[in-house]
Amino acid sequence: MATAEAPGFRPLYIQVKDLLIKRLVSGDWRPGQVLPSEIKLADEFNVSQGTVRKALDEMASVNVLVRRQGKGTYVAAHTHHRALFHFFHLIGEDGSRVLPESRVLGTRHRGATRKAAERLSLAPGAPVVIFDRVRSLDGRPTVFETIVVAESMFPGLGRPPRDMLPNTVYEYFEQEYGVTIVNAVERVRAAAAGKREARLLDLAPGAPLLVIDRVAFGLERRPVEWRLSRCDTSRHHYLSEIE
Amino acid sequence: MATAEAPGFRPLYIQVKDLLIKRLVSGDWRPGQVLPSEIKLADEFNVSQGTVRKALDEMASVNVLVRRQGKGTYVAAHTHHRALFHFFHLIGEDGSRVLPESRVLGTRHRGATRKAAERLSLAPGAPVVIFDRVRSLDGRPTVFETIVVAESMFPGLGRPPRDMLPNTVYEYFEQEYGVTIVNAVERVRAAAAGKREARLLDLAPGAPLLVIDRVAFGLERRPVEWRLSRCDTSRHHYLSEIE
DNA sequence: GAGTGGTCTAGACCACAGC
DNA sequence: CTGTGGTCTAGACCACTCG
Repeated sequence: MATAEAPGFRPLYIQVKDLLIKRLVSGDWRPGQVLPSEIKLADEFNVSQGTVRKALDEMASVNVLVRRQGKGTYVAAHTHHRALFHFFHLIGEDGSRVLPESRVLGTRHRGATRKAAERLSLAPGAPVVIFDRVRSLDGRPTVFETIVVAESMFPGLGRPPRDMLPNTVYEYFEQEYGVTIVNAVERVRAAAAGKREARLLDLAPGAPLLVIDRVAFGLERRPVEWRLSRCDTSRHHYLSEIE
Repeated sequence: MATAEAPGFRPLYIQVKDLLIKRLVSGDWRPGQVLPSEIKLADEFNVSQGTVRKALDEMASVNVLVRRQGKGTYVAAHTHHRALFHFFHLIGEDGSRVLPESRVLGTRHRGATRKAAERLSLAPGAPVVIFDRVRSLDGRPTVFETIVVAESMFPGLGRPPRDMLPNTVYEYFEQEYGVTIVNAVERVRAAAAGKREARLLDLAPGAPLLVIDRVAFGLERRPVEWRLSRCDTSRHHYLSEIE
């Protein structure tokens, strides 16, 4: 290490970070596991502890790692808590957060539509797996959700014995396929409920729905999942914190 | 400095940060101005440069300061760019970001409703200033917005010669009143357009609208503004980035 | 007590902006 | 050339966790 190049100038701690991410992606360390201590990593990479620290801090700041004083640095794992506080933004009027129950309506294997291909950076027609499900809050159907992923990234998904989808999808992706979701972009709009949506969500056709179009990205910043959520926001709202 | 207490244990750099924020709030340094260099601040506070650096970095990470290598550390100022990229989330289908033109419909001075009081942490009935305006994107009316602030925080606002509201409100708050908005919480939902909304936005009554209920906070983390935006999202969408 | 991350220091050198 | 922030190092000490 300790080599600086002419053109780019990549700081050491960035290089260390890249190496660490490579090892995460390769599965050297699994979610929930503890990394070697700062000192050991510094020795291994032949840099100072402070440099390793800066790399680890950056990764912790984007929730890829979790640091615990006195214990160690852990690979962040998708838990119910994380699903609830980072990736599920529908909350009650009183501010309560509850993960909805999910009921899968059906699973299809198709070629990617033009839109799906665009969202997932695939070739049109590339094989994808599609799930439809209804999620209920307080026992009432509240979200009608369509989830699309590339079959190439999740072989066997949606076929026995993997034909069911658990409630917390990202946890499942991580544990079964080693695919970790780290961030997402959501496009939100209001639309009138169609017949199917109205029936599934127990609403009148034409009722206003909040439509969330989400693309979720993995550790390497490539799109992994496309999700369309149509939400009845008469008893909940979508929370967005800006700073 | 350099004193540590028994109960709390406040790291030095946090104490430095608190002092810096105090001086920002008091108006010692105005938005857009340069702070003293790290070395000078370190001398002043009798701490090392690294400690000042950590305090400054934290403030930069929440957009209170802006650091420019080779130049200095600046107090973040609300600019059109910041309004556009941090506080305005309606973007076109192609991803284009445009700040809408605004037309103020009216200004009222009232006592805070129960809801306004709750949002702004005021006593019910406390004097507030209310603006209604319509914002247009691409020449089409797209957002009907109601803005509520406490009169005590903005004396004279909405009365001559300050009876008009510029397009970029936070810039105005900052320059005219020294009140800096640093973060906000938005509650988003879908609702059907009422008669007035439909008329103002050139829609059919009952058309689905995106309703954004925003509370914006100042440097001291106290609520400053409550804003209700009803948006026609047929040609735009609300963008939310999660990580 | 041993080991971990967290804070603080002091100093060297690098990249960048501007005179 | 000077001054700024950015990187990197080495070492000391503190707070926390656990056996």
